[in-house]
Amino acid sequence: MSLTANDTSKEGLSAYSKAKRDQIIRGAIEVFLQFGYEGTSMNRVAERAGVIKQTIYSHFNDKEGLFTAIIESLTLAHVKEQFGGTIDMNVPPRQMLKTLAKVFAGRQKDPSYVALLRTVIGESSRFPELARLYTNAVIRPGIKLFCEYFAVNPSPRIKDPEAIARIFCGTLVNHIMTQEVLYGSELFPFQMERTADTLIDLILGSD
Amino acid sequence: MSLTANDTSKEGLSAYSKAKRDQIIRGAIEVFLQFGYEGTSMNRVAERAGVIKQTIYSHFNDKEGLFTAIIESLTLAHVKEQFGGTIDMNVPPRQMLKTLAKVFAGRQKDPSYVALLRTVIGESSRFPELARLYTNAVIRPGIKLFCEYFAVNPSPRIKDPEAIARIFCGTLVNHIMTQEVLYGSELFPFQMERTADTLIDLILGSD
DNA sequence: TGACTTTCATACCGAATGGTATGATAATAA
DNA sequence: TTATTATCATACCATTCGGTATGAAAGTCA
Repeated sequence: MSLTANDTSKEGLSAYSKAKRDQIIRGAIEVFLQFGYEGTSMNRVAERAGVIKQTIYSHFNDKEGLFTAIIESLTLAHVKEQFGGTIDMNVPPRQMLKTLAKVFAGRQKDPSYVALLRTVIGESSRFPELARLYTNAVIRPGIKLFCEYFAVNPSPRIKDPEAIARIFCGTLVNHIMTQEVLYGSELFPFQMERTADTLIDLILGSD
Repeated sequence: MSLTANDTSKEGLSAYSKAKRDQIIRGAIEVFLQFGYEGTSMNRVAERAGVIKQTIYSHFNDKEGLFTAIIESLTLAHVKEQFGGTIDMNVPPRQMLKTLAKVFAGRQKDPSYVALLRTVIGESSRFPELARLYTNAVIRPGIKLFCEYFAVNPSPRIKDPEAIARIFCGTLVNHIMTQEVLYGSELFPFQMERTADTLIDLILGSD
């Protein structure tokens, strides 16, 4: 399932060994998401994880393998969380979009999601495969599900559901980007709810 | 005008010296935008610029100073370009939004703009001042100008101009991000024009 | 021309990098 | 218990890092 065989097989490890492995991963997540790939040293990962450097290299091939495994795992975990039955086909459009907006609002307040987004973008040139994974595993199914909902629940203003999906999700993701990554919440604050309400009225009408 | 005094004064330099300085900047732009701050070595900058390392250090204090100067200059250059009389208050709304959408479409095809965006986001944690500069110098005036236009040219669906501005610009910036940075144009292509047309119809009505 | 400044080439510095070797200690499994 | 495996501590490796020193060559300007 992984893009590359960067880690030793996860099967057949003792609980002791598996705990160490999780320890490494937890530490590596913190450090990589904070300092980026090149800004992170393996010594620091070991220190943060409370583990000796050799232990890391007995679980992962090299720095790239560790970083890749971390970002892949965070991305795929994010996918699962994203589809916790968020979109219910039997719910009316306005309620559905409001619920979806709340999902984005929740992401905005999740520092690890924000850091993942920033990291995938920041490393997209050095690690194109991770960016492609994000697109295929997060963006593509998100847009698709949105379209499927409006295929079942049409609405007069929605003539091009995929374009609408991109407008809806794009606006809210960009809101997270400008507010949480580019310090908008400090310099130029704006409530996501206000953007979302306007957006929903545009899409469904303000009746 | 600069945030920090990272470079020696630009005044009173001979043309010979100024040419070397531009040479450094051009090389540094290429390397920093491709490899990021930590991924860039001063040796590589010198090599790419066709200059010896000492020459760099006679024009800039240190690596941070060079990087900061580069990103500041690119950001401010982008601001000037952005306001090349793009928004004309006397033009009708649909035409104005179409023109604005074309500006974003032009940015999408400008690799140095895309790289700047990616870099500012990717380094936002290490260089928060650069991210704040981008927000204050690019995002804030963009939103403001948009609002001023619709204060002069009201439209029935535009009850909250600032929210509309964020939806319009946010959608198109996110389009650039997903298509050009996250490899959407390769994996999941979608024409910006299609998004923009749908967006404009939502905002102004499709009559 | 000559006085001066800048860039050149090259070599160097201490510190940090990713990654490895060794041998002792501790956890697991028989 | 014993045999094995994994983690420990520590030291080490070659390379690269940001940054500096020196002195020769080349540009500028009077």
